[in-house]
Amino acid sequence: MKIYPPALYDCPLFTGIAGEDLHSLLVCLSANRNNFARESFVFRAEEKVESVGIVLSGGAHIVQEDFWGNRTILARIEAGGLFGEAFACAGLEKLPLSVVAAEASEIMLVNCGRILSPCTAACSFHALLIKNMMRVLAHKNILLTRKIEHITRRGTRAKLLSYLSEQATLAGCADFTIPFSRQELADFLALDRSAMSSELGRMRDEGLLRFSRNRFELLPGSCVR
Amino acid sequence: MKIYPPALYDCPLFTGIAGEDLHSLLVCLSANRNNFARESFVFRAEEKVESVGIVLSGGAHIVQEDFWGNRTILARIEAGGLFGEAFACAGLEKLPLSVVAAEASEIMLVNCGRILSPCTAACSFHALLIKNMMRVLAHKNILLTRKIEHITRRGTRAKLLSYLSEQATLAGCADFTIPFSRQELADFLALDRSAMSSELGRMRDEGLLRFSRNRFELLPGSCVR
DNA sequence: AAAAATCTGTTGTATTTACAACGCAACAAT
DNA sequence: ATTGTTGCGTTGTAAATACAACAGATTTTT
Repeated sequence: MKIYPPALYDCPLFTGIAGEDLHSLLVCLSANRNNFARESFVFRAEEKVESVGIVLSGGAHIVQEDFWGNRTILARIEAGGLFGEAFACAGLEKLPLSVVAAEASEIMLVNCGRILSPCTAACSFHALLIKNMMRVLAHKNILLTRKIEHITRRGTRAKLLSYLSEQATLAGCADFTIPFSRQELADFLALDRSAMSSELGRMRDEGLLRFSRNRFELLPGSCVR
Repeated sequence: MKIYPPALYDCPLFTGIAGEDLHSLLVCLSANRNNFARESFVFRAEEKVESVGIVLSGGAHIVQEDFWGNRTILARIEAGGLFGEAFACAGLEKLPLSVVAAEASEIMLVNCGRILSPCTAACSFHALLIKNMMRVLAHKNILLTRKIEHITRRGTRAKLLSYLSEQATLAGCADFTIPFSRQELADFLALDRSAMSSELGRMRDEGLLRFSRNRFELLPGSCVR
């Protein structure tokens, strides 16, 4: 029996499925392991995608090409990461982007139809797998929605307050720690870092909030908008 | 046997499931129909949600309350519309928003656990239902991701080109029709309508594109960026 | 057909934001 | 202690955007 890299066990698609069971599940799904050379295509735009990919080692780039042929790297998927799940599950006929091995990589491809259509009752983990897939999609959905809520606000301050308000609510407390550096927060909210920094300074001066590093505190006066 | 409103058959959760079959499926899921008075809560923030909702008649508002108690209506769900699917499928412990009946409405609630855990082989449409749910989540995922791609671009022109490039690619053609009015497009891209309009005018003057109303044409010169 | 309402493009001005440059503090390596 | 490095805040200026107001076109209503 093959040993899988630890990254695979961390893949959210397989939570709740332990060592030996995972192996038989993967056999049942007839998942296959493939090696990709650096820069080679895992999925090519315009193809139909029927599988989800899981990076076992190396890394993959999600690459988009616009109408004029300009390429953009939208994301990098690390070992243990999942990709293509939305396109495979949506049953899209034409992939609007490509996936390229960022370096020599081993990637597992699992046919999505096999995940969704329960096989014979033989493999008892199938229902769990479906739930996991659903959870992955739903969770990503929530994250994307939240990001959109912040990012659609007009103006630096509104975006910041939208984000900080959410963090305070999640923490259940007026002071809380955020998981971003300034640059990362600026990128997340689609803002200029220095403009964001000075806006934060202004808000501090106006008594709306306090902060140092990643620790923020929203003050009572901040509720005016 | 009850007759369901036509809206229910249009619900993407039930595509491929016709009249009589849908009824037995709903019985199998022990879906229940509830009447809600205007302004009454369907789901309340902080609760755990275990069901997805389908609006049979009337309408529902997705309402968010920020840290200071300011309410925002994020969306309105019309008859036939689905809500709560992401939260229910993700198994979230605490709903970060509320759903309120916008007017007197009839709403069907379906327990999500029942959807995900196949019952006895008795109801053959269960697998299809699961696929549909997956498709709904995956499709929304794709829409949200695309929106984020446009909206994170910095500057009016970059947002417009990102959006228009995608539309051209989808149409497979340099000229195409968009499904938005100017105001709607501005809202979608988080821009000011008039600023967007003048940017479009500037781009036209520079020979990047042509347009009239909802019909656009990207010109060869537009590939510089 | 006339009137009203809506959508769109245009312009000028006020405001906001991006950009570039720099200083300072915290931290790591030497 | 010294030297880099990195992250953060600040400032001034240039550029982009929001806002308001209006005019022409188009569509809907009467």
